[in-house]
Amino acid sequence: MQNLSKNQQIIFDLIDKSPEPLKAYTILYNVQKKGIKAPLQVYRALDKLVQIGKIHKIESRNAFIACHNSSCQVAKATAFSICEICEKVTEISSAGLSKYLANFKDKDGMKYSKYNLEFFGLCKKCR
Amino acid sequence: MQNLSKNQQIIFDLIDKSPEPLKAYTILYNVQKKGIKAPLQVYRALDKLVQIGKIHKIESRNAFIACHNSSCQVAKATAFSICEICEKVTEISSAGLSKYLANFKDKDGMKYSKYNLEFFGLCKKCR
DNA sequence: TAACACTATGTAATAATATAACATATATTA
DNA sequence: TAATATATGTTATATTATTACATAGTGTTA
Repeated sequence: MQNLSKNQQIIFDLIDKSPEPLKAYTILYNVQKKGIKAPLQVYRALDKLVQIGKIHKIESRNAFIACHNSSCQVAKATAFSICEICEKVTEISSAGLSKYLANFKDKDGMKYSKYNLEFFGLCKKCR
Repeated sequence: MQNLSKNQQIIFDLIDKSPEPLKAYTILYNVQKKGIKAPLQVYRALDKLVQIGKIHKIESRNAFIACHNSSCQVAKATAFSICEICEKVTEISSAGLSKYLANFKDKDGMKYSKYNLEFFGLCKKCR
C-alpha cells in the first residue's frame, strides 16, 4: 500500500470524487490547471492506479472509476453494472459472484487468475 | 436469421476464417482489395454483425471474433478467456456459467439482460 | 555519500481507434 | 409505385492511446 506520486494523487482524487466514470481526455482537461498538460501524463498515472487497484477501467466505455470495494486491492477481479440509457456504472461486490468466478473452470479445467465482467441493463431510474 | 449484405458478408468471412480476433483497421487493410476503402464501411458492418450476434467484440482488446456458440444468436451474453502472453482468445460456452450470470441479481435485486465477461490467465501453451 | 536501480515526470510527435455529416443506392413492404 | 428502412460511398475529423527521448526524484546499499 504505497503512497501515490503527485500526478497519481491528483488524478486519483479527481476520479474518486466523480460520480461517474471519467475518460482519459476528460481527466486531462480537468487537471491542466494543476500542471498536467499531456495525455501521456494522464495515461501513465491511470496505468499505475489500475495496476495497484485504486481504480478500474470500464473496458466497454474506455472510462475509469475509483474502486470502492475494499476487497480488491489488486485489479484482478472486477464486476460492474452499466445502464444502457444513462450510462450509470456501479461496481458490484458480491461474495457469491466473486467466489463463483474465481472458482470457474473452463472445459479444459483451466482456472483464471483475473476477470472483468460487465453487466448491461437499465438502472432503477431508467426502467 | 437474415442474409448479410455484401460488405457484411465480406467482413464476416474474413473474421470467421481468422484464428485470432481481428482489429477494425486490420480488417480494413485486408478487404481493401474487395473495394471496402474506408473505416466507416468496416465499422458499420461490424456494428451490424455484433448486433445480430454473428461476431463479438473483445472489449479489452478492441478486436472482433466470430461467434462459434450456436446458442448466442444475439449479442447479449458473452464470455471469453484471454491469454495474457499470446493473446489467444477463446469463447467460453458453459451452460452453468451462462445460467449463473443470467440469473444473477445485484444487491438491489436487479437482473441484467446482457453481460460481457473476460477471463484473463495463461493458456495451456504459455503456462 | 557516491553509485546504482527504480520510478516518476515533461514534452513533442504520431499512431490507432472511432464517429459525424452528407450524398446516393438498394431492398422491403404497404 | 410510393414509402420506408437499410446499406453504401466518401471526406473530414474526433477520440483514444503510444513511441521516443530527455530529465528528475526516491530509495537502496556499498
